[in-house]
Amino acid sequence: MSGRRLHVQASRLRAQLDTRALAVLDTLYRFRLLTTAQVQRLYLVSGVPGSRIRRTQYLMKRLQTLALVVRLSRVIGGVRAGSSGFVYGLSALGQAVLDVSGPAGGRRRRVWETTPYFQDHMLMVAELYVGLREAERQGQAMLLTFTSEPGCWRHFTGSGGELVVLKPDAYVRVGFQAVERRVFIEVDLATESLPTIVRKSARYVAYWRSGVEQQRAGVFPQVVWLVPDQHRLQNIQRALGSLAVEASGLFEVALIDAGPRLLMAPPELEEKPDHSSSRPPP
DNA sequence: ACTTACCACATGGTTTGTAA
DNA sequence: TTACAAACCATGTGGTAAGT
Repeated sequence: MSGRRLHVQASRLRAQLDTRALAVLDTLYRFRLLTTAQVQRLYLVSGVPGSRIRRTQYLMKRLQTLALVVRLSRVIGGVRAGSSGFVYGLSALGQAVLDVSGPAGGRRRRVWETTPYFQDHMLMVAELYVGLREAERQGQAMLLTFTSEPGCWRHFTGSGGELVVLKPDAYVRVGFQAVERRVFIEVDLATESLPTIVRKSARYVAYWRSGVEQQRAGVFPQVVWLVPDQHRLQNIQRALGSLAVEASGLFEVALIDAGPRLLMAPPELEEKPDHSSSRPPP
């Protein structure tokens, strides 16, 4: 399909979508993949409980019929019992619809033909976002920013003068009454080796030492590793122990299920050593 | 066009039953 | 006791129908 034609079709489609449908597409753009259940938890929270999911299915089916989303694999007979729902990604047309109103930005993304691991990882990042939105709905904290890849990437110059790219899974700002928490998120599914974890973490330390983020944003975010189970949590904590002592306070490791609760809870004010404003000696 | 209710279907893990 | 099979269960989805 040629660009011009696509654009015309996208404009026409956009006109007949309501704000909720557009929001779904936009969120799909940000996270690349979403499950039906996640869409429901984000955008169909009112009404009779039993019918919410049904309405979500109706909505997603409509978007699929319009070729705005693509439906990926479905695992039936899931982990314990029952099925997992469908997983949706944005189609090229869906992306074009977002482009209509301006810079949806980056290059086209392809969500299908991806490995199960990447799918799981993307869905976990999305899951964290959904969890944070739900926590926000009930709690006092506000989710000010949730930037996923690649928007949350950071570029800086390493000690050898080389260009380094830091690739967190997400950058999160949570607002409380007077204070604000900023966090880089690393979602870990226990698929990477501990040396890889350490290497990634060292890159955060290098970025911290560069002072770029502090200059840009005033503070350096905490780096939170979210892991699937207790065993992995201990392993990563131990691995992080090998990093420079003064950098250890940068990191926190937590269970991924506890992620939203942790991030939306007001920070205790006494706190550990403050890395945010101070630059370490060269 | 959208919402809601109801029921059947698909399917793998879990449990229970049975034979070796 | 072990090994395998049948029955059961959980869960999201789809169709349909009726209501708004």
